[in-house]
Amino acid sequence: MLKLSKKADYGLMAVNHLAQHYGEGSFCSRDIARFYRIPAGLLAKVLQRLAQSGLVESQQGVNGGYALAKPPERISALEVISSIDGPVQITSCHTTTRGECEQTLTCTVKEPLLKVNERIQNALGSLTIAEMNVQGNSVYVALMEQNENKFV
Amino acid sequence: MLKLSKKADYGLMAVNHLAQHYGEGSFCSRDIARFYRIPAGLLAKVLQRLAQSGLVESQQGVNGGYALAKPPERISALEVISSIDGPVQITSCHTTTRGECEQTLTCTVKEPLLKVNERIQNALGSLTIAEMNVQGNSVYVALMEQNENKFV
DNA sequence: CTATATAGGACTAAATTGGTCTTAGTCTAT
DNA sequence: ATAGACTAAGACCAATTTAGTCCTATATAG
Repeated sequence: MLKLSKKADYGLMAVNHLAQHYGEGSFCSRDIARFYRIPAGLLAKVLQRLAQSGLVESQQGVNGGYALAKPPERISALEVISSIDGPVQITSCHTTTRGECEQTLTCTVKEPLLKVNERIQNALGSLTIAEMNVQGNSVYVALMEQNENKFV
Repeated sequence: MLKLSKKADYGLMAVNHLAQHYGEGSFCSRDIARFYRIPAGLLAKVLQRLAQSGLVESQQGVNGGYALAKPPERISALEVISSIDGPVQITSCHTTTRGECEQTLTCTVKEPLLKVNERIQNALGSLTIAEMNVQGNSVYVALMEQNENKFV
């Protein structure tokens, strides 16, 4: 239905958060989850994936947590999404030659949809986390005020 | 996972097919399904939806079937997809004020993602069925030859 | 050594999707 | 007028995917 998974949503929120505090050390998964009211165990999983794909760096142990592995300007929404949900593909059939679906031979929509897919990847790939923060910032500021900066 | 549903895929294939035979009368759901090896009952459903939203016109009774309601140049992939799957929204949270998800207040990604969504809608909205046929035509021609024009 | 953190896999529950079936209604040709 | 070919629509089930939990292991600062 052309929808992002919640994991991807959560991942973007977490990365956004880390971006807002880029250079301020690491933040633990549990706190971030509490702050955004995300199920803690789930966010933990999400952050682990982001760590695996090298977008964030993890530090274990006391006072450990996660931090962005590179500046927010150099991380795209596409990177975050695809490292959590796998590659962005609006069609289930692969580009590779081995056909998987019943319609491999008869599918007249595959080629045109691949072009659409490229455009979508482009839209997501050209949106940096830094840009997301500019746009979503008002929400975050309000949030911090509401929490009286208890967090961090 | 940002994927089109099979229903949407099937719908696009069917509409594509009708576009290739635009002006040649109506084609019944069952034949189209057989041609593309799509489950017949399912395609019937899909075509019914397309009829409801006015993209195709249905004719009941013997020799009935479906035909495009307007020329292929004036139907976009977005129209087909959204009339089958509902509106294209990469985020599950609505634009409307009534909050549905837990993060309504704390969601920092909503606004930026809405912009991405617009771009996606644009990519799909600017792709006409006529254009899809140009691109996917080779597949179709091969298909027809293979079937020795038994169909139609 | 202990408390706090990530790593990662197994597992369950909930939701969505894909697909079938049934009944009803419509139209055409004979 | 009626049989047969077709759409309309909804109930229903099965399969897959997604969301979320839980448990165990490992790392690390103090």
